Amino acid sequence: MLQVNFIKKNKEEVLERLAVKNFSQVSLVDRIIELDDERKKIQFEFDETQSKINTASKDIGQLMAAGKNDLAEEKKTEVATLKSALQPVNEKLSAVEENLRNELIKIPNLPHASVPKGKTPEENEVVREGGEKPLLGKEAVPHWELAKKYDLINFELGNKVTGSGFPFYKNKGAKLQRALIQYFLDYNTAAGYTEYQPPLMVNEASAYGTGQLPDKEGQMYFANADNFYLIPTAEVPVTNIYRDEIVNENELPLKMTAYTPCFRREAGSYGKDVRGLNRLHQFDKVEIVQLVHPDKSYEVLEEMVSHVEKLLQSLELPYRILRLCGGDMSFASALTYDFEVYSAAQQKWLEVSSVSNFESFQSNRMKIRFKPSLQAGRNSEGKTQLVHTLNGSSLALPRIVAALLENKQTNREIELPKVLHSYFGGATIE
RNA sequence: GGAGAGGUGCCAGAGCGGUUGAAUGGGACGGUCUCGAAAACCGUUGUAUGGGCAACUGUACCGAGGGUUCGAAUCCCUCCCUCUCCGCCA
Repeated sequence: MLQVNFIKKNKEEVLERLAVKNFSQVSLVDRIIELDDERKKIQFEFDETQSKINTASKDIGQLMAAGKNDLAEEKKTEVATLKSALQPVNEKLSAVEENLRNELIKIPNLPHASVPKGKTPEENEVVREGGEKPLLGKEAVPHWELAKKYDLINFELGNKVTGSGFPFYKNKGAKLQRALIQYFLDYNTAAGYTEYQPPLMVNEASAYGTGQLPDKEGQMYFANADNFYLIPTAEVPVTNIYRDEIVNENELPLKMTAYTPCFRREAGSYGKDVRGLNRLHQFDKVEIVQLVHPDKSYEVLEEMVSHVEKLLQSLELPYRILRLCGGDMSFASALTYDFEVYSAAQQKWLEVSSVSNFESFQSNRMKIRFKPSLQAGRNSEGKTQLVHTLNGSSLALPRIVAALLENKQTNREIELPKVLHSYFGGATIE
């Protein structure tokens, strides 16, 4: 959520930048400014009256202590009048505050200056490519066939026990999952990320904090009896660790990593894109999250990109990095890099990571702030301010598995990248 | 799940209807002392949102939301959470 004061002071800039996200609702922005002005006016009125009531109430106490009951009674009727006058003001204030919030929440985050204009994924900007696309023979097959051939994943069994999009991993397929998770977590903790194993369900406030609510409830599974949402990504519980907290500046950056299954309803996704591991309702992912000083967030974003890039390189997969255009970015993001790996048998690029800087968009919702340390001086003037939040996948497993199987297949086996041998307890799947 | 107790500031812990944004202790920070440190002593230690150039000042906040009252951290209701005992259980 953007800050009202920022919108008011920078209305033209806000509108220009929102246009990059193809969001041009001048009237909404105007309405927000109006509502805030109104809010101030009403609050002033409310405070004034309340102040009078407070003083009068104290007087009553003193009058009664002094035994001047008749004067006290007089004051009481005075207060009663003030209170009845206050009642409608109070109602108006709550209504305006709620309206303001509801409108403010409709404004997406402002894209960073480097975000290209564009509406469709085709207009994303390829930043760079790395790795080598393998040369596969004609007999090469897509991963769902390899999964069957080597008895690694059973999709039909998942259909029976739960539903489509909930596969069973089996044998070396299951072990490969375990190896990848372990490797990713080790890689992240070696880079200074603190490992967490968070709850897989969150309450409403948490889902709201990272921006899943109020708009995207349709994407999450919901446990009705307890009002809990199954997490669509570890970003939700992990970022919310610091919701409503004020940390010391010298504790920043806060770096966290977590492995979790992720649950996504993916309502309305059908067709060839959902074959095999390409799109699931439950999948495993290792996530990285950072809470940082606002001055550092873009530096940190690049650092996270390079962190994920090296991880992909170590897996010996062909990849490319995209800078998402305004139209393809998420609501909450200011700048997003997507990572895709090339899955050679399907001849498709598959998204395996998305690394974003949310600036203060999430932290403003979650009220994650820091108190500048005194020595730091800077221009902060010691004022508590919002941190910037960033997160990224490192990495989402299914599509990595798809690409590993497809790209590393030979007639008789799958050759695993060196870095996994010790985790997997072997070099091949045969 | 049943019975009881409780949720107060960074932490511990008083307060249980009025002038309490909140005693006291600890921690943290700043200072005095010291070659330096420890100890001791002195001081500082909220968040949000208004007004004011500023000094300063209004309002709200003692788990969350309602209610009673001229007035609530203090009384009542609902919810959430924690602890103890019982039951159940990986």
